[in-house]
Amino acid sequence: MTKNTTKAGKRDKLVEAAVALAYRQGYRKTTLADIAEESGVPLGNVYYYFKTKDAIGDAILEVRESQWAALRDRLAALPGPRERLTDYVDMTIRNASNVATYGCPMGSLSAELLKGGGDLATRSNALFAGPIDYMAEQFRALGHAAEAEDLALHLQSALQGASLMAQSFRDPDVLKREGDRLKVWIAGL
Amino acid sequence: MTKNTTKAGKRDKLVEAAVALAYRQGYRKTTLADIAEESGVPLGNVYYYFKTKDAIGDAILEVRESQWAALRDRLAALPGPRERLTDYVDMTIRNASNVATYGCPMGSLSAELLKGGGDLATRSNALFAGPIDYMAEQFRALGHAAEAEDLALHLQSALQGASLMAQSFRDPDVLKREGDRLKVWIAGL
DNA sequence: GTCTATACGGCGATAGAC
DNA sequence: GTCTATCGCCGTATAGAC
Repeated sequence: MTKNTTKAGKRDKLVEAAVALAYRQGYRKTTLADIAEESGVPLGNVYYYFKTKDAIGDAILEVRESQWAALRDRLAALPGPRERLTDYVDMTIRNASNVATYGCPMGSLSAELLKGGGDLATRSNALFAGPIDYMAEQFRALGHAAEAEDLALHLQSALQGASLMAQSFRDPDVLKREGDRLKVWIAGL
Repeated sequence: MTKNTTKAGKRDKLVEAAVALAYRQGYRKTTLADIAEESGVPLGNVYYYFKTKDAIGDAILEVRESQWAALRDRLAALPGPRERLTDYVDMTIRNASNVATYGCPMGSLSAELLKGGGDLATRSNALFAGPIDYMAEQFRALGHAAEAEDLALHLQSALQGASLMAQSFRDPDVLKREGDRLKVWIAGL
């Protein structure tokens, strides 16, 4: 148990550094030396925890997925589906400043991995699949069973587009405006 | 003149290859050797036309901008603003198959360069500025002067989000559905 | 202007002492 | 489990003959 805790401690530091650096400068640009330095772990020791760089990419995806799981649990505590949908939008708006600088944590990672090809590209669609499935559930609860999947896709799509525009123009307000539009849309459904 | 034509011939081949490769596999992943091979130009000779790799990135941006200029001229030939807006959406839909595989030619490039940092990141927002300005003009002509910029941003944003979703799920139909939604929206304005 | 050969640095990955 | 040293490759860029 002590051994596992220690091991998880260093591994976690590495993953945390990898997530942060990949978000700020991109996965491909981030070197193992960067990750080692940021996490205070000697370069050679990284390979005890991860056999390849792609294994770190996998761990990054896991973190992003677990972050969604945590958010989903928080949304579940809200009174109804409309509140959950609205809060999902609000969460993105609250993060607008980061998004305008580095892009959407899910979207920018997904876009990069998709271009990279390989196993990580294939796995990356799980990032959107989770939220979309959950949002479709909420639309169903709102009585839009037939078009629930479409509505959920539209919501995620709109947030991604707005995030890219906000990043491109380096203007958080762009994301806020599109977010407000989405909240009006949700309120009217 | 002959000299210029010859020079432009090889330069054009290099740029064409660079645009295609950067679209298919990403700018960063594309090496000068890749570009040299694809265009049939020896590696060492590339540096006669481009001092650095970033200079090629610049040329790629120029190509994308000139492609927008060509599209804008074609849209100008249409009878009215509503037709221009609708056709812009249709153009993306027509390219759905490529978008689902490689992403939006503008969006995926923009996203990658934005993460890369440096001069190319700064320059990349020109990709969206052109279309958005033009679309805002069309919305103004439709009598939405006050919110024209907002509407144009929304249109571009929606297309970008839909493109990313289509790429992520490798499904052109996703883009078609969101495109249809946008066309209905335009028709109702 | 063109092309071959190569320098130079950086990155992923490994060896092996401790 | 940890860490230093280093290998081997690849990518950008340059030298210099033609």
